[in-house]
Amino acid sequence: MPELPEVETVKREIEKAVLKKRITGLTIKRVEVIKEPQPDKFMQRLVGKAIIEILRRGKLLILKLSSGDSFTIHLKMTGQLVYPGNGLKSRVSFRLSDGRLLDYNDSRLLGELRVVDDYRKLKFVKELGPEPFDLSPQRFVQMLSTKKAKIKSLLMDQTFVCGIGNLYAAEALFRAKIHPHCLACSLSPREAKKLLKEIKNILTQAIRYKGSSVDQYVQLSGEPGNYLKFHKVYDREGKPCFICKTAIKRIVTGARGTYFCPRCQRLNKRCVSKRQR
DNA sequence: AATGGGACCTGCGCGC
DNA sequence: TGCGCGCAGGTCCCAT
Repeated sequence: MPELPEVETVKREIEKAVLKKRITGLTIKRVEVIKEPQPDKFMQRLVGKAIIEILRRGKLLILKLSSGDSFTIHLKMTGQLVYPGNGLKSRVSFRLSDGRLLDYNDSRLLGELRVVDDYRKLKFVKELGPEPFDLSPQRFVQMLSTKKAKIKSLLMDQTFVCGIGNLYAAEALFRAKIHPHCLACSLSPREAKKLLKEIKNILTQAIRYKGSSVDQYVQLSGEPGNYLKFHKVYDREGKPCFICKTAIKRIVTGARGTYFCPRCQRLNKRCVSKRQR
């Protein structure tokens, strides 16, 4: 599941691989992933254009083209970019001016490719919350203070703060020793600051290790990321907590699996009084 | 209004 | 051994 560190990793690698190259052709094998415009127009707006700049906003990858258009790629769950590709399992393959292929793979077809005149006009982008690295502790405390949602759900809400998904939300909460079902507004300023610090720490560390390979994520080379071995709670149900040896628990929050240590991550008193589980 | 939960998608792992 | 069901989660969308 590509979250901020995985998308940032792909962004940095793709810069080295495709920047300043031209797209000389493309093969669309599954039109489902082309969201905008229609596939023939999509193709026309890409072929012959050079990739002049690469950006990331939250989990969205943006390739700026020489035409001025934005080519946006959202990997969702199982999207992969692989270079150089071989076109074998790709949903869309891009032929570049170096003669090589850039493959877009996506086994579950949940990903979204778009060519638009300006990515900043996309509704999804306009509604994105701030990048975690841009947040000050004071601002984060203020943002949490008005929210009654469970902290885990809120961290995954891309309009609140962008780039955090199920895995890093669980890991950050574990490191901050906060129960995922705590109401955001019930966190003390001290807890909120600790949480932001742990979010920044874990995202930084994960980027350094080129992301976590869970499900389908791979680096541009097709190699898995290296961060998985640092995970403390995600996908560790029943295994001992690295701190207290208590078995890691799995609960469901907003239809998503949530892993935490029931001993290290207690509900705070204000949450308990509101009868959150 | 703000929050919660289901639908979408496909491959894989588990249980019978 | 083989098959079929349930689950995985990012985002959208609807219900409450």
